[in-house]
Amino acid sequence: MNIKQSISNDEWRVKIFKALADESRLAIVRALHEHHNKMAYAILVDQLNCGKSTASYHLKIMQEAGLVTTSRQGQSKLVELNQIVFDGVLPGFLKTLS
Amino acid sequence: MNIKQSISNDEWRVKIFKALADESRLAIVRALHEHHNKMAYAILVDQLNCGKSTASYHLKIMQEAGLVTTSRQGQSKLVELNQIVFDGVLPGFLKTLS
DNA sequence: TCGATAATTCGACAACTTTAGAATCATCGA
DNA sequence: TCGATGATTCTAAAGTTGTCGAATTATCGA
Repeated sequence: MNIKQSISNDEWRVKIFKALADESRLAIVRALHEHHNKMAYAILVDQLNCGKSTASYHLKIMQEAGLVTTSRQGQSKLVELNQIVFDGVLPGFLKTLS
Repeated sequence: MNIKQSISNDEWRVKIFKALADESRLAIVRALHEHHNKMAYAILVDQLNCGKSTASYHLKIMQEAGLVTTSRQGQSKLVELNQIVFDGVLPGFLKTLS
């Protein structure tokens, strides 16, 4: 699970900043933050203005940066904001989003 | 001078995150932070591992995001980190860099 | 097992980013 | 004014990103 393994801190920071450098992905962060860090995948995707393959791509980028985690819940999926990562790399950022 | 004028907060955040999503530009932020937010342009560029036109490009990106400002000092230039922007958009981030 | 629903992967393409060298512009000191 | 030094702009190539539709995979309930 540890994204940081085997890449430098700055490589990881670059990955995180790339993941946040897109309006759709910022919308994902904001939506999750407003929903206490957890949302059903389908509901989250519905709020985005893009095709489902695009949404899947965005979630993957964020997952690879360690910003969100996902887990299966029966036939659907749960997406969670990884607040620990935000607090470690961008302390206070989530509060500025509201 | 106000970068925020006429673009949404999220557009501005995207610009800032794009500006930070590059190892050379993170190096610029770190160097400036370690030098009390001010450095001579030429000295800063010497620390980067890239051609001078590339360095100029990177500085321009950061300037357009509002992360640094520059001013002429005779024949050379002074680059300053805009700590107010960091404190507003990414409070606490600079501390995590050290 | 089938069909329905949920989500990912693939292939393609346009748009954008990064990079460097060459040419240019700006400022200073002699 | 000239030459030197410092910094930017231009051009072009190479690489990366975001997007979509179609095909695929996964899971559930009947």
